[in-house]
Amino acid sequence: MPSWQQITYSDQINADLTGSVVTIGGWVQETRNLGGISFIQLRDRKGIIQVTVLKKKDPALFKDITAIQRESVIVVKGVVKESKEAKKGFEVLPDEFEILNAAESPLPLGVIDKVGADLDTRLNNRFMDLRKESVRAIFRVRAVTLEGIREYLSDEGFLEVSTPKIVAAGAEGGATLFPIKYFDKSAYLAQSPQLYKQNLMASGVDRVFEIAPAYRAEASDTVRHIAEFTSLDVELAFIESSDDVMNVAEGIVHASLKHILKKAGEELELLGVDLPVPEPPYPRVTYEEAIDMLHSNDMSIEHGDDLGTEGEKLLGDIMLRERESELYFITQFPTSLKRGTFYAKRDDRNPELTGYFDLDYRGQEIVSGGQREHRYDVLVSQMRENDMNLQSFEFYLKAFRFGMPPHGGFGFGIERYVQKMLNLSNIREAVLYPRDRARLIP
RNA sequence: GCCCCGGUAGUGUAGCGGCCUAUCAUCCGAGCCUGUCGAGCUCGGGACUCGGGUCCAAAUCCCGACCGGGGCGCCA
Repeated sequence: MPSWQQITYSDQINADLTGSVVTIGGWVQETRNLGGISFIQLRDRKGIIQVTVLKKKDPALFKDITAIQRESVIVVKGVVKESKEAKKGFEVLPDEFEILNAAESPLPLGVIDKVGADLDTRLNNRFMDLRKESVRAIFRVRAVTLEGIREYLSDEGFLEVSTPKIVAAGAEGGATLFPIKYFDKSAYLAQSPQLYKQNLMASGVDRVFEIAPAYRAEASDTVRHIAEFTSLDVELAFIESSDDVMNVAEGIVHASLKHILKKAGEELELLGVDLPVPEPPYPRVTYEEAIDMLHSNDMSIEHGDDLGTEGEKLLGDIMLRERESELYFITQFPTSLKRGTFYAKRDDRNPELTGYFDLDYRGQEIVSGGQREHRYDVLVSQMRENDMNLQSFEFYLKAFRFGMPPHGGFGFGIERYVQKMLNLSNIREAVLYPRDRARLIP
């Protein structure tokens, strides 16, 4: 058998290769044995190529090759032949083949079976699930999304950084932390790079972003929560208001959607997704306006209430119907709802309001952020409001005493973004190996 | 953390006190078939999550455990 370098991908087989000998390799997706002739659909990374075997040509080879269990990995050496019956227009007539790794039977999950499989079954057998083109397409879209985001932020002068995922203290109240043993100390998995990216604002690197896992030990068992997710965190300094922060969030979404359309058109088609790319600026409704809109749509909600999941979803419907927008900001969240977010800057003229915003995509929050409080004294007093132990945040606070510019930023949930973009019913579809309250394997 | 719902062949399901020796599809095996591509035809194979209980009788009702699904709260 030839070396791997000589293996031809299914999509490289064309008229130029007609009559020549090629070696193809992949997974036996299906064998159709008609008695005297048999068709094997061999799947590789690029697609399917048909291997056609004639019994009378080589009875022994016919017997052996048609007996291969589906999903086994084989290499086949044979002659390319044009064929109007084959789907690709070409097929390979084998001279020899080798089973590199036979698949057991039954399969834990059918790759092309005409019956569905529960997400749980699929995730338990993710490697097999990923043999489906449509499942792999999700992760290609995800990769292209990140590529678009990196390209945009890099062009905008943001430096990609990495901050520790093993930390001594948590950033945000509310979200729970995973405790871990760290040599002879106790530590946590980082729920957010918040404190570090703010710290970096005092470093002279005034625009940073990070794409990294974030860990939340929330007992949230929903289709949009996982314990380990990919967070895009952005922070920028010398801003005048939260508007400057929103502009970046908006720019990321717009640029990445355009990038996906350009680079992942086939994947979108395969997934049956028609992806609109709304032009900025995206509508910005204040929290107060949002409450009024919900109120006039017969939802019982009062000013000061959290929008809640119901309110978020309903607002998504309203925004689509009335403003034809699936992406929109909810701005100026009241301080009462952001009190735990001790680092949020409040309006100096009206301390009951913050500049904090959410960016919602089809009724779901995917981004949350705003301008931070950069004045040491104010920050300390807001931390005291939250009964925080200032000593344990000294590394964070210190930076605010030695030249901290005004700044702001946000956290952007990558999987939620991909989920909404592709209309995936569960966020776990957008994670190769999801971690949630119950799932630790695989 | 709270509230609902569910666990039947490898996979996905029907059945929800006796007609169950459990349905259908897919899948697997044997056979026929030289152009299949949701191949077709014949024959065969394979399952009631576990532990208690109720009852003459339990896949079916009750309790518990384990596993899963959905929603809320919270959040990205």
